[in-house]
Amino acid sequence: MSRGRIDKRQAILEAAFRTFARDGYGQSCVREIAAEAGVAKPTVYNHLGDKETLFREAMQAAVGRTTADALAALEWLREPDGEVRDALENAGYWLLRSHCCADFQALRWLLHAEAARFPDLLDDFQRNGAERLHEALADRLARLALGGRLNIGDPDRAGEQFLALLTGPMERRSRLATREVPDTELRSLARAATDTFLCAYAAS
Amino acid sequence: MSRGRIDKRQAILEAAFRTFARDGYGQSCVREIAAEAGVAKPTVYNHLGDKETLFREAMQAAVGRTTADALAALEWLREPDGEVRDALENAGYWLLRSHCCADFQALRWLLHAEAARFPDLLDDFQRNGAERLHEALADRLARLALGGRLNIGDPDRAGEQFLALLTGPMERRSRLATREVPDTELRSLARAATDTFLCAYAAS
DNA sequence: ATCTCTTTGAACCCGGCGGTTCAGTAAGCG
DNA sequence: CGCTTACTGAACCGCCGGGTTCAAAGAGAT
Repeated sequence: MSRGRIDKRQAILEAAFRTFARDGYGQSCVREIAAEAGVAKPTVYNHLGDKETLFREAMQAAVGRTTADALAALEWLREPDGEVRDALENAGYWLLRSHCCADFQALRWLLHAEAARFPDLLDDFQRNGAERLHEALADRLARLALGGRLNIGDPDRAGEQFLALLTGPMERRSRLATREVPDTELRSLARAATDTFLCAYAAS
Repeated sequence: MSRGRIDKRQAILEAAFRTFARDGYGQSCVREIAAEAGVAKPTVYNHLGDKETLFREAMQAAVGRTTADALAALEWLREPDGEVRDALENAGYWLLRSHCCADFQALRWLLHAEAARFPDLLDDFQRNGAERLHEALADRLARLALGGRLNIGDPDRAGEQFLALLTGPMERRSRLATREVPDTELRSLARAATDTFLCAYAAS
């Protein structure tokens, strides 16, 4: 307990992310974050010291949380027993779900909005989030191609296009995270993306 | 000239968009906008009355400017004489260029960042920008399908996927508008998107 | 030249927020 | 019981930015 009780710190970070996600960085005042955490304002400064580092800490925690979800969706592509089509569709569906959840949407929004003020956070997200997902997806697709279940020349490009076919139409439906996309729509989006993807990359 | 000289108003709006695009809404102070426009601060308030309406006016002008560019790219799909592949690739390339230009990137960034404070602006952009592009693209594709040059069941879905295949990979390359994407890369992105699109929708 | 309307610059008010200080309190611990 | 450490609440400072006011200075038209 070098710097106060550890649970208070945790509560502050969670409250901070909630508040930032709701109001944005500029519109969130530390008073409110402290209130949301059920804590006095000096306690916040005692633990985190600064509004900037408070933001950084809260965001980095969120990056770790959300990337795990996205990577987990790729497990559907690990040595599927049945049809490749089903595996792709399921993976696509869960990828869409992970991209739809409130935390992920808020994270993307904040990173994008504050990219000028916090370029390092954006870098961190690209490297430890987006790029790791692309790599893992390319790996899975390469395995499937090697096993003769897909016909892929460039796994990186194929993965990129699969993600694009999934998330592009979804962002149109969600209207930049303004609208909640119902589950049945997510399913049909995953199906449409899989259909087109397989037209291009099905095993010959 | 009900409210002062008309050219001053124009200069103020242009300076406003430049400043907002550079620093964001919250970080732009009216002092700076006035200075950028070569005008005194009360003049700004005399013409636009408010920082909010200043923002609204500047943004709506930008929406009109940029959507025209995107729609112009679709002219490549109007009754192509040569190969459909070439028409698609050219249209894709120019669509990417229009999505890459500084104004469009800034517009998207500002809309996304301030969506909570200005939901009406986002609505306007969706209706008069994004949706009109989707409709026009679907129309072009339907024509090509009717002429037997493509094999498309649902033109709306096909257009959506074409745009996704274009912009998805590009946004990865541009790292949320942080990096300038070179022209040759845009070309190869358009080619890759066209290839995959044609695998799914080439005339049988 | 005169009248009117716009513009200017500078000062000013006001509210909000980041960050600090401080006296007091609760809690764990010997 | 006393010591230490964490926490609280409230007041406080300084700064900045939106918006206004006002007297003085152009600039156009007749």
